[in-house]
Amino acid sequence: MEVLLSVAVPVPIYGSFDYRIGTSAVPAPGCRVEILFNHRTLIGIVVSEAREPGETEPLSRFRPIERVIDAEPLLSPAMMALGQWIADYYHHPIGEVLTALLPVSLRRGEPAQLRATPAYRLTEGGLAALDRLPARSQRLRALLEALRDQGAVSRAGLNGIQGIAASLRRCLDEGWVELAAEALPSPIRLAESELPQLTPDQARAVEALEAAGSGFSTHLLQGVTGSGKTEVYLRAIARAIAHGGQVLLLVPEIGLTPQLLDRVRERFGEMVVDGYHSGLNDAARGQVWLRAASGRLPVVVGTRSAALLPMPRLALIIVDEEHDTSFKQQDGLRYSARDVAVLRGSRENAPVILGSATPSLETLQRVQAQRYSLLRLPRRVRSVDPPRLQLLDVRGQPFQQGLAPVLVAAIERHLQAGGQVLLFINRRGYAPALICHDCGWTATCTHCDARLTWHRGRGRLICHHCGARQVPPAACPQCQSTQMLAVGHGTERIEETLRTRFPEARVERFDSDRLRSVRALQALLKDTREGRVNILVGTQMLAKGHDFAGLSLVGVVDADQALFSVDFRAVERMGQLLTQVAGRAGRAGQRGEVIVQTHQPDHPALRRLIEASYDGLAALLLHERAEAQLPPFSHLALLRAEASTEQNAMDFLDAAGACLPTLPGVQKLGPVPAPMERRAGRFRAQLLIQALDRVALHRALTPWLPLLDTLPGARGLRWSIDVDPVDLY
DNA sequence: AGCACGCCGACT
DNA sequence: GTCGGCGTGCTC
Repeated sequence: MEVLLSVAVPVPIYGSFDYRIGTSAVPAPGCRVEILFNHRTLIGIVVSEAREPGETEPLSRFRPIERVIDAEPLLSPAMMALGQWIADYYHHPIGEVLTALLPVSLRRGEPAQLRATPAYRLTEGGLAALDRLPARSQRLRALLEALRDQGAVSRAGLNGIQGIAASLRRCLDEGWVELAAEALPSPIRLAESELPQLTPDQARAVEALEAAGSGFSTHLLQGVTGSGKTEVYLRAIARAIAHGGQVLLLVPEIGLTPQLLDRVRERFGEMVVDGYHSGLNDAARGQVWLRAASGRLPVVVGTRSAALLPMPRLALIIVDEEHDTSFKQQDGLRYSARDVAVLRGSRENAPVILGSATPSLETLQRVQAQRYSLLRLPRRVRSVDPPRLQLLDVRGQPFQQGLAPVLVAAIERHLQAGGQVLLFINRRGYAPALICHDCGWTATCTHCDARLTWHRGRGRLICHHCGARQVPPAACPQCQSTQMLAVGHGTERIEETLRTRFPEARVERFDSDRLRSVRALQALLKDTREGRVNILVGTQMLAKGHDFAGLSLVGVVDADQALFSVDFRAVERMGQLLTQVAGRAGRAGQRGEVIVQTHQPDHPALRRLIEASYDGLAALLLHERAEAQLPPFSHLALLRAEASTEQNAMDFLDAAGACLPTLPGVQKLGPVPAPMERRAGRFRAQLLIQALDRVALHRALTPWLPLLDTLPGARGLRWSIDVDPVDLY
C-alpha cells in the first residue's frame, strides 16, 4: 500500500511535486527526503500530509521517494508556515525558499546531528581552591574566576586567558575543574548595582519596553550615535532570556565590527550567545542552526540570514541599524531580513525592536501611522553635543584636487590642534575616468556600459560593475596621443593629494581595495584609535560603527552625486550616510566639525539636513514620497529581464506587461532598459509594477508570474521578480 | 536550474 | 562517417 506526498524541490519552478511512498514509513511535513527529479538526485522537503491517490492518478505515474532523511521534521510547523509566507510574499518558488531556510550542510543532506560543545565548569573543590590560591598564581586565578563568574564555558570561550592550556590541565588534574555535560547555558545575571547606570532617556526606553509586555509589538529605538542603544538592547535581552526565551539580534553585513557580539558575550556569558554570519564555515553554521532549533541557545547575533533561523522559544527580535540596505538580499530570494523580522514577531508573538539613528522612511511612516511605538535617545551618553553639519559652497572655488581651500585650511587647523581628520568620499580608485586630452576618448568596459575606473596603485583600469580589468593603453587607441588625463577623484587620489599637502601627517586610506581582510582593517583601526593616524580617507566603510575618540573634523568631499541620482531613494541614503559619518566626529569632550562640500548649497534636501537634521530631512522626503505616490505610500515590484540582446529583453517585458491583470490601483511603468543597459555582456531591462495597496499588488502578481515562462520571448532569457526593491536598477 | 534530446559544423 | 556545439523542452 502506497500513498502520495507533496515535496518541495529546490528548483526555480513554482509549485511542489508529488511522490509515492509506502505507508509504513511516511515522513511528516518538514522532513527532508531524497528524490529523483528529472534525471538527477535532489533533496526535497515534504510539504503535505500523505494522501490517497485519486481515481485518475495511478501510482505508477509517480516516482517513489528514494530515501527519508529525517525521522522527525527538521523544519517545525512554524518554520514551514514562515517559508510558505515568504514564498507567497516574495513570489519565489517554495522549494528554493524552504532550502534557503536551511544551512548549507543540511541542504546537502547531512544528518541533523547536534554535537555537544564540551564545556568546563568549576567544581566545589575548585571554588575552595580559589580562596586558598597564593597571590602569585595569577593565571590559575584568572581561569577559576572566569569559570566561577560564567558557569560553564566552552574551550573557545577561554582563549583570552593567558597560559590557558597549562592552567586548564592543572585544574583538571587537581579536580578543580570538570567537563560539564551539556547543560542549558544559564545567562549571567548581574545585580542591579553591577549594571551600568542608565541615562534618563535609556531608563524611559527600557521601561516602555517592559510595559509593552512579552507579546508582539514593534518599537523604533531612535538614538543618535553614542546615545547608548546597545545598553537598552542588553536590558531587553536580559528580560527575554530570564525565563528561557530566545533572542535574535540582527546586525548589518559589517562583519568587521564584532563589537556588538562581544558586548552581548561579556554581559551574558560566552555559552549563551552564538554569532551567525558569513565568517563561519558550513559546519559551524550548521551547528548554530541546530542549537537555535533545539531551543537551548538563548541568543544569536547574526547578519541577514539569521532572520531565517528556527527559534522555537522566540521572545525578542532586535534589528540594529534597521535602515541598512544590506538587510535586503539582492539576488535569488530577494527578502528583507528587517521585514521578515517584524513578520516573525507578529506570528511568533514576540516584541521587535528596530534600532537606528537614521531610520528608513518606511519605518518612520509606520511610527506616524502608530503601528510602531517610538522610543527616543536624543542625547549622547557623554554629554557632548553632536557635531553640526556645515555646507561649504565650492562653486567657483579653486579646487586643489577636489578639495576647496576652506576645507584644506580646516584640515590644517585641526591637525595643528592635535585632532584627527576624516575625509569621506564614496568612490574607490584614483579617478572615475581616464580621458584622452587630444581627442576625448575614454576607457570603457567591453562588457558593460560603464567607464573604467583608473586604479593607479595597481596600474589597472577596473570596471566597478563586472570586475573586468585591463592595463591602460600607453597611447590613445583612437589618436595615438600620449596625453591621458585622470578625470574626477576617488579615495586613492584624495589620499595622494593629502600626502603631498600634509607630508608630516600619517594619511591612511580605508576602502575595500586596500583592506581586503578583516585583520588588516582591525589593525588599521587600532592604530587609528591609538592616535597614530592623523588623516583617514575612506568610503562608507568608515561611516559605520567605528569609534574614534580623537576625531575632530569630518570632511565630505562630494555631496552632490546623490542629488542627481535617478534612484528615488538616493537622497534618503545620503542623509543617512552623512549623519552617520558626522556622528564619528567630536566624541571626546569637544564638539566636532563637519564640512560638506557642495555645488548645490541651496538644494532643499541639503538645507533641510543642515537646518533640521535627519528628522527634518525625513519629514520633507516623506512629504515628497506621499505627493509622488512612492514607497512607503505605494508598493512596488520590479520585474527584471536579462537577455543576449536589448530587443529580446524589451520584447519579453512588453509581452509580460500585456498580460498583467488589470486591477484598480495597479499600474505598470515601463518597460525601460536598465540604467546600465549592458552589464557583464548581457542586456538588461525592467518593468516596474506600482500598487496603491499591497493586497492589489499581490492579486496582480500571483496569477501573472507563472504565465511568464510560457511567453514566447522567455527562451534564452532570465527574469526575476523583486518585491519591495531597494535598488531600482 | 540542469539535464536530455536533437539537429548542424570540423575532425581522428 | 562521428564528436560536440548549445537551442528547446521538461521536470511529479
